[in-house]
Amino acid sequence: MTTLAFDTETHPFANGLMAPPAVCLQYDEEHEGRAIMVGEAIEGFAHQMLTRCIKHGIILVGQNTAYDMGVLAARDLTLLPLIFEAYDVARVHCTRIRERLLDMAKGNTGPQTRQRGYYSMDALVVRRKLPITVDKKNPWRLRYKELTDVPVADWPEEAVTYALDDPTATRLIYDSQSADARALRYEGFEAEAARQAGFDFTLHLMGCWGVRTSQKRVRELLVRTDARLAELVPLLVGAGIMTAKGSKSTKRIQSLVEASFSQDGMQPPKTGKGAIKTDKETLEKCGHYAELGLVVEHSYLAKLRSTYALKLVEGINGNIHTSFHTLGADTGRTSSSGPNLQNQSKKGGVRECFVPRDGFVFVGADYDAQELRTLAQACLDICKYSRLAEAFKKDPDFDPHTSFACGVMGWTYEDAMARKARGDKEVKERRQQAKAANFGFPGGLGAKNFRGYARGYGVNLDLEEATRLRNQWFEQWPEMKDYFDHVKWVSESGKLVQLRSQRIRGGVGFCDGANSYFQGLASEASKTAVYLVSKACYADPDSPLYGSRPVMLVHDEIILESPEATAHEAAQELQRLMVEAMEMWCPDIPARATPALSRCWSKDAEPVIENGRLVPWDLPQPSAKAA
DNA sequence: GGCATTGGCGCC
DNA sequence: AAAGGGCGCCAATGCC
Repeated sequence: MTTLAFDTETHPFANGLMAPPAVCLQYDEEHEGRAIMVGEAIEGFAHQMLTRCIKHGIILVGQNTAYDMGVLAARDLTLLPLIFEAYDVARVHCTRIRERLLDMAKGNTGPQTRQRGYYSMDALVVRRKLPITVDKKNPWRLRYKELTDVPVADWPEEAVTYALDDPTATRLIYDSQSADARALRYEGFEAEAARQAGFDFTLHLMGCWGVRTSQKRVRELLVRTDARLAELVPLLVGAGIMTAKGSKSTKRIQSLVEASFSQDGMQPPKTGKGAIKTDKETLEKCGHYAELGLVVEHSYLAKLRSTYALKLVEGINGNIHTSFHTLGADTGRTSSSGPNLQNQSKKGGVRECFVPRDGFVFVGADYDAQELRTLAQACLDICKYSRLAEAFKKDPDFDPHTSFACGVMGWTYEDAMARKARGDKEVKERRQQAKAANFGFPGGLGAKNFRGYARGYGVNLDLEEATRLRNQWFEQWPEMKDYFDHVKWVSESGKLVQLRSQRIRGGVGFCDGANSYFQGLASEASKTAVYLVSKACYADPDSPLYGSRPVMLVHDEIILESPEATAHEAAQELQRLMVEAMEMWCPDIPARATPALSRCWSKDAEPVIENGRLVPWDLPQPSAKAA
C-alpha cells in the first residue's frame, strides 16, 4: 500500500483558535512526488486524498494528524464524514502516536519523554537518524499567515522548502517506525496505531470545542475562598508559619510536627526520602499545635484557588480548551492538561462552575463498575474462568461491592440489596469496606498498605482485620489467584501485551502489570465510545446525537453538550453507544451506563424523569430568605 | 532569575 | 513472599 504524508501550514495557533485557518496543504506521496496546494485547491485535494484513502487504500500519514484534520474540517465541514470514514478503515496514521506506542513497548516512558518537544518532528528525525534535516529555526515556520492566498510561485524559496520537507520527514519517520515495529515483533502495531490515531482525532475535537464556565459561580467561588484565606493569613503569619510575602515555611511546619510528636513520645512520620511529613493526616495528629490545623485549611483553600478557581476564569468569556492526551498514561489511559479536566474537585463548588452553552444542556453518562467488568473480562481471557464474570452475566446490574460484603458477613445478596435500598447503615458500612477491597486488591495491594488505602474510603482496620479481609477477597474471587500468577510471570519478562488491542507495555512490574490489564481495557472502551459518539455528533445527520458536542472524558464518564429539545434522545443514544463500545472490548460481559441531563457539572447530578423523558437536573436553588 | 526535584493533593 | 496504578499541577526549596 502506498503512503501519502501530508501537513498543513496555518495561521498561528492560539487558545480559542484551536483549528486556525489553513494557508496550504502539502504532501509527499510515495513514488508520486511532492506538491503544495493553496486556496481552494486545499479542500479539493483534501477531498481527493480522503477519497483515495477510503476507496483505493492509500495510507494517510501526518505528524500530529489530529490537528491537521481539525484544520481541514474547520475549513470545510463537508470533509468530516470523509475524515471519519478514513479513520474507520484504519488508514490514517499519526507519527507522534506511533512513536509513543513504540516507546511504551520499549518501556521508554520516563520523565524525559514527558518533556515538551520529545515527540516533535525534529526530535524524531534526530532520534531515528533519518537522512533529512528539519529546520525548526526556519523564519517562516510561524509566519505562513503572511502567505495566505499568495500563489506558491511568489513564495520565498525558504517558505517552500520548509513546507515541503515536513511531509517528507513525516513519511521517513513513518517508514522507520514500521520497520521498528517489525524488529520488535510488535503484532498488531499498525492496527493499534490507526485505532489510537482515530481516538486522538476525536479527543482533539473535544479540546477544540471547549467548555464554558459560569461567570457568577466562578466569581462566587473566588470571593468565598479569598475571604477565608484573608482570615487565615494573619493567623499563620502570627504563628510564624507564613512569611510576610504569604508563603508557608515548610521547615517551620516540620519543626512543629516534630515537637508535637516528641511531646507524645513518638517519632514524626517521614517521607520516603527521610523528610518529616507535612501532609494533612500528619498535621491532624499534632494536637499540641492548633495552628497546624489552620495550615491544613489554608492548603486546601490555596489549592482550590490556584489549581481550580483561577483556571476557570478562562471559560467565562471564551472557553476552556483542555488538551486530551490519547496515550497519556502507560496503561493506555488518557490524560488531560492545560487545565486538567480529569481531576476537577468534586467538593467546594468547582465542578458546578462548568455549564453548557446557551440553548444546550449537559448530557452525561458514566459506566457502571467499568473497571470491575474489564477485570472480569481480563480474568476470562487469562484464567479461562471468572466468578466475577459469571455474576455479571447472571445479573447485568450486579453490585460487586454488596456481593463481597455478603461474602464477609454471611448475608444473602438479595437480602443485602434490599437493606441497601432502604438505606441500612450496616450494609452501607460493609459495602464501603468491600469497595475499598474491590478497588485496591486487583492492583496487587497487600494487607499492610490496604489499611492506609482503606482509610481513604473511611474504613479503619488493624493489620489482622486487613489480612482477613484480603484472604476473604481471594475466596470470593478465586480466579484472582490465577490472575496474579499470570501477572507475576509477565512481570518477569517485563513485556505485557494488552488484551485485545495487543498494545505492548514494556518494563512492567507486578503491581503496574496487575493494573494494566483492566485499566487498559477500560481505556479502550471509553475511547471507542468517545470515537463513536463524536462521529455521530459531527458526521451523522441521521443520529439523535447530530449537533451535540462531546466536551469531556473523565475515564469512565463522558459529557456532551446537546440542544435541549432533543437532549433526551441524545442521552439514550450516548448510553447505547457507550454500552456498545464496552461490549466491543468485553464481549463476554454485559455493560451498563447511566445517563443524566444537567444544567451544570456535579457529582450530585442524577437522572430526572418527567413524562417519560429525561429532563435536566439542576442545583437546588438557595432559599430566597436566609436566616 | 530560571530549572529541577520533592511533597502534597485533586481525580478515576 | 509480597507487591495499587494511572495522571497533572502547585508551592516550597535547592541548585546553577
